[in-house]
Amino acid sequence: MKRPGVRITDVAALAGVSAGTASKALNNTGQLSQETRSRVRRAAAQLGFTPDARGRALSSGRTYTVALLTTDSSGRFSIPIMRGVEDVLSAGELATVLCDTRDDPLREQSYLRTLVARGVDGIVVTGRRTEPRPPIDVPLPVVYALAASTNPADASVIVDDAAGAAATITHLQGLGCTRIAHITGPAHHRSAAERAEAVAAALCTEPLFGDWSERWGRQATDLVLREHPDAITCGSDQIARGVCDRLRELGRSVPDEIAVTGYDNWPVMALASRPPLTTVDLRLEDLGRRAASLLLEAIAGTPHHGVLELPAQLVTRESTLGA
Amino acid sequence: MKRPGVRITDVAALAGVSAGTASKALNNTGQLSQETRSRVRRAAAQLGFTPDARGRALSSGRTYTVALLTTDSSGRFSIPIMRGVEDVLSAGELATVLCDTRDDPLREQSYLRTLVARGVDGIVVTGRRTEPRPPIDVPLPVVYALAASTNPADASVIVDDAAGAAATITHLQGLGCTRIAHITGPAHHRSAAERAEAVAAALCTEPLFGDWSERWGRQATDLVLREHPDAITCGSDQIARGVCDRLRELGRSVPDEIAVTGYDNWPVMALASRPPLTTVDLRLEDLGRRAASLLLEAIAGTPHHGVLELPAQLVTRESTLGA
DNA sequence: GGCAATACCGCACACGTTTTCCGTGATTGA
DNA sequence: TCAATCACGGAAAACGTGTGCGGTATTGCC
Repeated sequence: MKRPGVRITDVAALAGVSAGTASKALNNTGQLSQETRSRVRRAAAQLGFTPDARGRALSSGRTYTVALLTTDSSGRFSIPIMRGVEDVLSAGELATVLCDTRDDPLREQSYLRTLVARGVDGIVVTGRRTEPRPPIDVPLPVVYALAASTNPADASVIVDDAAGAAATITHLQGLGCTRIAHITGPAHHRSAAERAEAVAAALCTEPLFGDWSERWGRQATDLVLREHPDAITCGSDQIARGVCDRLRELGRSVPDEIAVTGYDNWPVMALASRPPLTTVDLRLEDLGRRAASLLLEAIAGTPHHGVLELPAQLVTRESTLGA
Repeated sequence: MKRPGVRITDVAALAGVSAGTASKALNNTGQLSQETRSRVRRAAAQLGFTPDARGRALSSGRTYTVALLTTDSSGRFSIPIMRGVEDVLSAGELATVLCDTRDDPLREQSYLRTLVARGVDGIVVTGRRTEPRPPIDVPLPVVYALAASTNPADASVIVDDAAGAAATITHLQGLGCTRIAHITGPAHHRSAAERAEAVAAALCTEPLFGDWSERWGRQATDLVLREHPDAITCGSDQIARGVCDRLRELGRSVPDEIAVTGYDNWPVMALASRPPLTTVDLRLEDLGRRAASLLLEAIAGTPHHGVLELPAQLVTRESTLGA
């Protein structure tokens, strides 16, 4: 794939037309005869012509690039989202650049400056946590994913955490469980609070708040066992894995004696757990796809407003269903 | 931060010079009086001027963008590498775009086309595995990270896996261990084979090949215990975690009876393990930094050739040291 | 005071594409 | 048959910046 720098003028010359005409033929614009269009197309294909993005960007204003601005340095959430975003955008011949702010406001500002200077067509903003975040101030289309903007006029796409948590409860109750405990992360984390609220609303039970670790899952297990539960729903897969480990150590069978559910469907946790976890998949790729679609529409001139809640999906495995 | 589209002509007008002169002043080129330079700089600062990357790219040929091409969809390896790359490049005002090929050759080709069309200044190629990979065919500076190019004339930066594995052995021997077993992943994985070879060279012992899972770690533990080892080195943190779990189930104390080491220093495994794992950190950020430096030099016109092996670092934790 | 050298800056073009405007030839309707 | 309309394609400007070359003013030197 040598790049002899074939320009649109070369294509035009081969097709026997002017550069402007060649451009119109390749972009389906202007009024040209069908015969001319296909002749130019053939010439372009023959020469292996790929339009230079620099010239195109300068001329058309559009740069066919969108940025994914994330604070999630681990990539745990931003990678699946990015994959969804790319799915939609690459179909439209757009490129995606990933900018990791590492939770540093200065770095974020710096990124925004260069993104605007580069003339990206739009930005998807996402984060590690689900708490609403202050909007970014750029004269560009923006869509917030996972963490909504605090400005309700902005477009945001988030996961319906309450429904996800409720789904685990419904699932467990359908299995005949009646005494269901809830162990989750810090109360001041929105994701923990929202899931716990949904659980409490269904069960009238008191959630146990802690942190997101396996260790906390193990500790909390000892606490909730006093209530003789027949199921434990957890705010994350890490906690659930800790719960399973502790229950096994105590000789309590999962799911026969006690069913366990996680949250997030993080493969390294949910699948490595013994037994594998019934959990809630956040559908992050869907989230990314939806965010990208909204962004495309905003770029096209019809922006959306408000937050859109996408459903999560219950994934059942052996921690509630037996082997 | 409104963007009233301040162009270099605006800066030039405010400073009372021509656009060309303003450009030279801001880029430290041409011959200008110090007074003029600072006057232009003041004007630029006052107007909040940021040069438009599109025009700059078209004019200078350079786009001040490099791409990180990865096959590692999980982000487990590519994210730390990207962080290191960004560290170096953002200092030079370069942007990094992440392209995830998802191990699909077609997608890789498609990415390469658009990258060349966009005129990126260079490419860092990385992967999920350490096996050498076929080089990409682009008329651009390229550096391979983690997985070397099969073409020795290309520039590659990789981790010295053999030395990393040897370091665990030295560490264990220093602790007085003499009967050391080795459990690792598939023999046809270069990372497993290379580490196993280093271990075998030091111990004259037979490694156990399997897969990278915790389950295999648990299974293999039962096998190696017949040899009454006083230490087990593992080819990955996941395997090591499985080993620890199994040993605890069997009532064997780690590290008092048997010391255990992992490999990779993957936080969710190495820290969540009971006890936390002594392991080998791949220094992926260093890898990224080094790759970026080499790329910058190649872009500047002095390309390097051959593979550069960077040392890994032993991280000691309780799985070998006691509490 | 005149000449040459030097420092300094402006002019104009280049980069590759898109896009607006306009001209030409053909077609249709009266 | 003439005029009005339409389809088609070309010429040139525009996007914003970088840069080579030449011109001017200033300085230095004799």
